[in-house]
Amino acid sequence: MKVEPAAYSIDDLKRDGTTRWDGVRNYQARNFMRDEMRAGDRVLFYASNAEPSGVTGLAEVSREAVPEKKDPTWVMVEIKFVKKFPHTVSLETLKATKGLENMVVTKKGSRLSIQPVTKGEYDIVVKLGTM
DNA sequence: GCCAACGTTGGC
DNA sequence: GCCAACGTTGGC
Repeated sequence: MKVEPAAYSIDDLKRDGTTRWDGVRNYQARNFMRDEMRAGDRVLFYASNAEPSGVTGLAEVSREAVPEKKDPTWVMVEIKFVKKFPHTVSLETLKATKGLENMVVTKKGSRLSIQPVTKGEYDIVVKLGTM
């Protein structure tokens, strides 16, 4: 899940414990939340437009998608804080790491705010973030 | 601040 | 249904 840290950071999530992930206004991203995200799924928390941009920590889906009250076309999930990495796993690092060649976020023009991650990719990023 | 890579909108 | 114009995202 991607967000600009000026809008919401891993520190904000740590402080809040859980947060509602609403406001997504892209159909593909919505469908990922609705169809793919299940309670207990781990989430790579990605800071975009940051210095450096990259994965800053981990979250977990604590509530599956429900329609937004004001605009039921769209859905929100709830995520909870899991951990903040001791250092950001930068996009540069992601791009340079073997095994992440196909990770969506490393692709050019990858703007979706919700992106699928494979188990293999997840494990590699966690290893990078915690070492 | 620039600009590539989209997604959306609306005229036709 | 096509596509130009426009808006947004986000790396750099």
